[in-house]
Amino acid sequence: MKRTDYCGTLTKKDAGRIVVLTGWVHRRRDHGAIIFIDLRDREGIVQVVFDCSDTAKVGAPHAAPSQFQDQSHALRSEYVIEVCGKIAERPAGTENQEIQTGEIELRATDLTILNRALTPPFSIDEEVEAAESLRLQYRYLDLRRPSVQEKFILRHRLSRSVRRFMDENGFLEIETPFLTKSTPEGARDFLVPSRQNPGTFYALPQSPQLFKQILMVSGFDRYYQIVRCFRDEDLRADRQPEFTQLDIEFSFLESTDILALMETMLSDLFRELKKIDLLPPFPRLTYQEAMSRFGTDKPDLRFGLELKDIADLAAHSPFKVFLDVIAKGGHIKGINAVGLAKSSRSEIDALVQEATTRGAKGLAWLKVTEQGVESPIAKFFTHAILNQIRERFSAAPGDLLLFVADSEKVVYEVLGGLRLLLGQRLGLIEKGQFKPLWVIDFPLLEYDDAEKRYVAIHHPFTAPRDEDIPLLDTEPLRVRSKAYDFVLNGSEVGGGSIRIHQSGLQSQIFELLGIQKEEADLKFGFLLQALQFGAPPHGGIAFGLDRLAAIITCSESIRDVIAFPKTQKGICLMTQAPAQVDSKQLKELHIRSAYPS
RNA sequence: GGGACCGUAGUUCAGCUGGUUAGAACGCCGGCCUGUCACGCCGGAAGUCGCGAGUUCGAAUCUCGUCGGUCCCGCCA
Repeated sequence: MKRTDYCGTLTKKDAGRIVVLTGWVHRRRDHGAIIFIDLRDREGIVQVVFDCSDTAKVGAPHAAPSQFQDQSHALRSEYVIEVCGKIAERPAGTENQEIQTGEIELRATDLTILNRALTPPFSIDEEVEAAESLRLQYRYLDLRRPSVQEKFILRHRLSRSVRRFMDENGFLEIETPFLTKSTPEGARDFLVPSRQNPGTFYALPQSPQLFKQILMVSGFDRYYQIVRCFRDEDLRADRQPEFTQLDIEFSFLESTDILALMETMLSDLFRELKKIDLLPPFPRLTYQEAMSRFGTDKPDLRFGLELKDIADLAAHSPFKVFLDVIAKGGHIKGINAVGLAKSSRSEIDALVQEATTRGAKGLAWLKVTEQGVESPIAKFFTHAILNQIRERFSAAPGDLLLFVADSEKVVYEVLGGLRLLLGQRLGLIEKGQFKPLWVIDFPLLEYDDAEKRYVAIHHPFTAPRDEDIPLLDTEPLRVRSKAYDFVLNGSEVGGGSIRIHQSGLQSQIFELLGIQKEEADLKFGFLLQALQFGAPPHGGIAFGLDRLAAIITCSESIRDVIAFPKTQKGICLMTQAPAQVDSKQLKELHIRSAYPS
């Protein structure tokens, strides 16, 4: 016998058919002479009825009635079974509206137990109740849960749609090596010792960055790949040591072209997968604007609470804290915590605490009430100025204004963080909402105080904007790049840039980054050389597919859309990787562990 | 490297101002039950209170350390 149908696909139309189903025992309801089993497979659940008196009449082909009864009685959760029987409409009044197949049931005439199962450590149920560590240890059981499978099915459809879109737009899927070379800059590499070349190491790619640029030099014109990337850094809810990128590179296009093409792809995806219209063009914010309005380069546009500058108003007060900051060229900005004027002193203290842990020296507050304002700093301001402050925040009675005066960096960090916190706390984030945007015109470089040198904000192959190239020699920090980030619901989901395709400019950037010519030649001489052999103007983008899948499936963590994720310590709770290896293996690799064992 | 939270039957949790034999629900095991669908009813088993040390006459409860999990900062071009 062979399976004829998936459980979840059966409907009234199948009534009368003799079918063979296979699956897992989801739940059993044993009434003695009649036993109900909910049988589950990937497509859903169907009720199977073992009516033992009925079987006695019909006569089971392979099992004597008593054996049939014994067998069905012995069924337990998660047993794997094969049942044969006739699909029938349920008796009037016993239909179950809750499930897809609730109008019919399988009247079993034959049962084979394909495998028994231990009692699972947690129930294979819709509601998440087991601790995540237990779910990860028994990931195969967790992955049986319909709500979990749904996420992976959606992720599959996401990849499939992406592949179709890329294909339709002339992109070629080309694989690049996993065993490659460690390059300076960027994240810590995972290293792989070479057995054949003692003392040398491959590195797992942080991204196929250099290879995809080389493929452009090769003339493939449009490349893409859904590819695993590896970064040996600490984990977060949205960061795993291995993750999947949709990696894209193209020749002879400007950034506006790729942004438009990607908008089409993304809006197609959301229409297909979520039946949601994300209409292009998406908002485009310059880095400067994103920072000054939201205090971050990845703003969550699902709610307002924008930052407002009050330095001009603060300048009219004798409040020394504000005046000092202004004198030092710092910023004074605020945010309207809508409706929080009713906050108690301790609730406000908690906000102050939040601000100071983010680096602020203090947090000034001002309650707007029916009577006027209430604030420790109100005495420093005239009525007229207070009114202007209220107007600037469109503050109504009942609102609480919060101010930070500090360096630009601190002000953005603190208020950007508070804005997110308040957005969540005030319930301003509506579920099922998707707010995409592009952030453009990133600075090319920033200064690393610790290393005392410039570092690339995006990566060292990012092209500066043409009109800013002269500033490379005079004011490098003012140079803007041709980089762009795709941000969705406050999460950095994609990023890319137009690359440098002239070796001269590339060398100049390396020099600025403090990478010596010898080092550059050693580490990525192959790229510099390739750029001299007719490299076309090119650029690209990469999307974090796990992050995109997590957002689309409304998941808290990318672990929910990765079949076998690792814990925050980088451990796989199912396999217990990483683990010690045989000393013989180490010897072959010319490796000795410095870790005391 | 740092901060915060969590760890008690198989599971989810209660118990925590120190004091009889550590409880509940679900699950599990046995029995009864012909229309249930989170079936119901009766009965039963089930615990190194993460681990170690300390304080105490006495620790699940207090203290310190440690292990594990989660969130965050640093880190992640």
